Amino acid sequence: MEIESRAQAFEDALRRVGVRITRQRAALLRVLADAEDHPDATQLHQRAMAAGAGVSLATVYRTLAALETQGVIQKLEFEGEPARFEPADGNHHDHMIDVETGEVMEFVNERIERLQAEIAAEMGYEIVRHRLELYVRRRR
Amino acid sequence: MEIESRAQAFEDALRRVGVRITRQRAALLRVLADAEDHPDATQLHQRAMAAGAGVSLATVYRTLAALETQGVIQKLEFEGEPARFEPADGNHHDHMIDVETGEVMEFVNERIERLQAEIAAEMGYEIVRHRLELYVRRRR
DNA sequence: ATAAATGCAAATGATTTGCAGGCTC
DNA sequence: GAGCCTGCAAATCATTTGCATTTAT
Repeated sequence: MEIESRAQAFEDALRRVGVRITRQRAALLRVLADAEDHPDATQLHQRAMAAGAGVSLATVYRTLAALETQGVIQKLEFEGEPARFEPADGNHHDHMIDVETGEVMEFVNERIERLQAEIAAEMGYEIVRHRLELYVRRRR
Repeated sequence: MEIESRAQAFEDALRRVGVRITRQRAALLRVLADAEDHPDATQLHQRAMAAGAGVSLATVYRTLAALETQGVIQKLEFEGEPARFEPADGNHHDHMIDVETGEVMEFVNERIERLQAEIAAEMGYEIVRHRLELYVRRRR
């Protein structure tokens, strides 16, 4: 009741705000809940299709937009590639991208978070959201 | 000999690596050198045109690509907008974007820079480049 | 002279949208 | 049953590219 419940939780969250759960949306939610990586719209489409669900790419995009609005998923826009998506598991984190392999890793650093807030405050602003990406290479 | 020399410095840097300075490139370099903000390709095109230089948008893009390759300018890809460009003045900095006005501000924080390097190192990587953007709102 | 740069228009790639018919609540 | 959803194809938007022509060096 781990993986299973994640897709379920997504459905519940959506139903709560009046979003209809169609066959294609249910399929996408399952694919998203199962994703260990950070897939883009096309990959999600392919996975849903591979899972036997008939979905159009247009619907994938429309559903992803709705899910993001509802805060169920997070859209990631890395440099020079199509947008990727990840389930929003509540706890914020930043990303590290291996420029050689394309692998995406997650990390959190409280000190950096704090420093960011301080910098903004010093200039008279408050942070709405931020984006921190480290493009890295494995050390020899 | 301040503003004037910046565009000049750009030209010299390009000539040095064998890039030809055409009428349209000279115009773009001038527009870039004078930019106080962070304009996108279309804006740069308009400014060059307004300055009396006939340039096609295609050439603007091609020139910007060349300038970026030569390290003369820096390309900025903020969320959901066309890429912007800024002259590369050597010293690295990050960006803060006022989500209300769209204004872009620059800042540097040594501690954050250091922390980033540490995080990468801890995971066995070295930073190739990074991107830190604070989307902020003015405090009341 | 010659290789590089330009302009135009057509191509690309990701994402969005209008509309007619379907399906969930 | 009513209205949100879907699929499809066409439209958008930013950016890139092929090709014939110009131009800097």
